[in-house]
Amino acid sequence: MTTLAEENYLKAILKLSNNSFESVSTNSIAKEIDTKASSVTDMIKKLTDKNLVNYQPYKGVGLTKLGYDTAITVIRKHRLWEVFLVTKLQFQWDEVHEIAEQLEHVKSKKMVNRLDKFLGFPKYDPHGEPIPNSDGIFPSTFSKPISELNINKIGQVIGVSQDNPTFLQYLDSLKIKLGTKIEVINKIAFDNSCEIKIENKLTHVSAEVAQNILIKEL
Amino acid sequence: MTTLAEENYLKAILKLSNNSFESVSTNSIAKEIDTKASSVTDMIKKLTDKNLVNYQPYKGVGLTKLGYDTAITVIRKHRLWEVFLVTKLQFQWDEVHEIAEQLEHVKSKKMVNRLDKFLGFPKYDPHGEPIPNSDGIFPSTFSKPISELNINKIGQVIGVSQDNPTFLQYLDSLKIKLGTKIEVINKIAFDNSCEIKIENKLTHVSAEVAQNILIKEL
DNA sequence: AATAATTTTTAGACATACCTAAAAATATAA
DNA sequence: TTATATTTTTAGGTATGTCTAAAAATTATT
Repeated sequence: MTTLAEENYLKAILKLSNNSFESVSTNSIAKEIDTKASSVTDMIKKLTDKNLVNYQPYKGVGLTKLGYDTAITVIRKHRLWEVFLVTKLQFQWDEVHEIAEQLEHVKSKKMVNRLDKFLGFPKYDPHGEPIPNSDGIFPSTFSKPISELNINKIGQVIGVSQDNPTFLQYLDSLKIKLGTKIEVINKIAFDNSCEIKIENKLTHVSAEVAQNILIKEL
Repeated sequence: MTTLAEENYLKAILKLSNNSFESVSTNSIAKEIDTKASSVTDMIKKLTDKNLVNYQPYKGVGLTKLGYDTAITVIRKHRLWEVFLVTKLQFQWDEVHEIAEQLEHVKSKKMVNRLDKFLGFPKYDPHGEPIPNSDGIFPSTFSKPISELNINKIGQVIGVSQDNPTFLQYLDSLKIKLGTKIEVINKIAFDNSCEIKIENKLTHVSAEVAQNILIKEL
């Protein structure tokens, strides 16, 4: 059984290794979870004893299969709870991270799978991050920003890559929310801004905005 | 900020004092949370420093206003999550306690109040226990077993006071679930069993069963 | 009221998860 | 390649929350 602290280390290693088994440095982990390098060394020894990571002193740590699976489970729970908070409890996209950090450690495989079903087996969380299924497999289609959609193609909003409240309010005013369908009408090469169509209404958004709205192509 | 362990002690004291400020013994707390008396003494000192309990060595501990409010908040969360698990995630009444023990420690006042609204401001959890509102006030009407309902009166099922799987399966077969309306037709003095009417169908249940189905009188 | 039994507290340890400061290993630069 | 800088580890310490064993206080019994 993994503790809360152990799960947070596994999550950090998964993130730093770009969802792989590659090894990462002690210092990078310390920065990621805002702790000291010496604390990281201590914890890595515990994770090694539990067969969750492979560790070679001075050479870095990488996840084992067991560690990887455990980390993926935590990520899955985090993202499902974020979907719950946004779609069922009407939270804003920027308010859910902290609460999901707590909920992700609740242990009950059955509950997670029931929650997944209750939410309609979502493939992305409100930040556009993919949600692994109960076998730990990520969805095959990936999210991309509007700015990468070709002209005349339509995408459906699955999240945002920035959650500054001002930005979210601006999206509200444009009637852009989860599930909104957006068609790219024109891309202005000069400043990388985009002309887009939302519910048959034309709008113009800056490159900054276009890069931070995540869609899945339809 | 209270820790998980502190919250569990406050819950135990609230329960042992029958939801009051009365003081309770060190030993009774140790039994309730399955720990040693010496551990209880240690923790009580910490709770005293945080102004959560009043403590006189060898004389017992009682909750302060702050401790009482904190404990009520935890109870509220526990019961709301139980309702969520049963009504939204289709768990059985006997499966939810352990999971709710984890969820009750998640900290976010906003989330709890949103959850309450999402669930339709339920007044009782699936075990028939009353749920305090966001001001910590318990519902004014109390639950009672069917056996205490007078003849020709109708009650609505709000929970069960026993969650043995066999019992729950039996209730299923009688078409008794949360919200079911039950009328008491006759009470047999000989063995305290009851004749009841469910959806215009007459059934006979033993005293044992009648005592364990909790209703609110309509 | 004195003794026995029980309850409660204290004293001293242990595990987890963190810290600082110093030592050791590795990487970089002259 | 030797000196310097950086990274990582070790050594020793702290706070939380638990434990056992022994001491102290309270309650019950004769």
